[in-house]
Amino acid sequence: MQMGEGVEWGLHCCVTLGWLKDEGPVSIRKLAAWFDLPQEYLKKRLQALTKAGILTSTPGVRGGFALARPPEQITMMDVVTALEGPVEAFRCAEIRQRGVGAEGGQFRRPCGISMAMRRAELAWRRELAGQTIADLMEGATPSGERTRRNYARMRG
Amino acid sequence: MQMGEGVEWGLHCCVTLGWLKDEGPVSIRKLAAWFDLPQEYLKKRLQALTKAGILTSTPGVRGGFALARPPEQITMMDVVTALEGPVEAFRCAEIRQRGVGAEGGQFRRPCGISMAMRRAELAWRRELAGQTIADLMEGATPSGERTRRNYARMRG
DNA sequence: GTTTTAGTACTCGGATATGGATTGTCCGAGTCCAAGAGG
DNA sequence: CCTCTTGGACTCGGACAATCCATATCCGAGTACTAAAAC
Repeated sequence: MQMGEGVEWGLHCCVTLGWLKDEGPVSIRKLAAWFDLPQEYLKKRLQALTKAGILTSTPGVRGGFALARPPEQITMMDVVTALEGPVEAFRCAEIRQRGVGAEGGQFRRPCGISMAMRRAELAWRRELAGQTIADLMEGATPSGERTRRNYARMRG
Repeated sequence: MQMGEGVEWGLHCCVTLGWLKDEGPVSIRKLAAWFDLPQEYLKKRLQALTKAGILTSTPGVRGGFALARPPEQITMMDVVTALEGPVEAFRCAEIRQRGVGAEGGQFRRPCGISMAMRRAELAWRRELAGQTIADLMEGATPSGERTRRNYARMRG
């Protein structure tokens, strides 16, 4: 059970785009150079965020990606769901209803294992849904100042 | 981010073994038939539980698997950790410290994204650590009665 | 000087390979039981 | 009848393939700017 690394990339990109929201769209080339990431694959992940309505993409020579909503309205849960899919980590296959063990009538209550897993995952989701990109921007050091300064130095 | 199906198998097997703890070791063949699972691969997963000290395995013709501890002392977290590895779902690669964005001094505070992820995962783990195999046995219907009855009918 | 227009360089978007982890399969070492021979 | 021996069948354990998904890569469609040419 491991999360794709694209999640870390996406979150960092969202925070950075939050700081650079007045600079217009940021091209994938600059974002990749910003974090020293594989440009093509990062693009693919940001496309997923665009499809989910978290980012907007503008084509053309001055194009790039930008936040589609104010940072306060983007939760970490949104980003994770967009990048990892809406599938729950634990998928209950109801194996208890198969084989010899299931003989002798159906099961009435829902599977306790599934319920416990769901509870745990809900707690996880609740935590992530409580943190917005704006929260991440606030807690970060150094602040957006340096980000904007470094970005202004980027040429090409 | 998806959990291996072995987790569901392992948990159900632990619950069943809890009910059958007076019947002696249960062979992998019976367990596989019980849930209609691929025998060989289930064995491989239960071996992981054995290595983690959750199950005991006895070789020989009357051998099989059994719980190594009372069900009250085995948490769902134990089983998940044994089967999925101790690795956290979110692995922070500290990409903020690489590339152009990192120029101009080091970062003082730990990464806020990593901290938030860790908090969420902690909440998840806490939920799972609070549920034991005994809890699962208690909440299940039908109870261990039918399990023992069906198991007694198993021959070969 | 102003306007038009063709060119060009850069962007995102989706279709296409690759690698490593999860899943599945196989054979060998060990153990216990059962049956048979001997006392 | 009891004991010892020998054989066999069944168990777990770990090494060996196959399949699937995350990762990485590539080429095509579209846009805006540039610059030159015509007016």
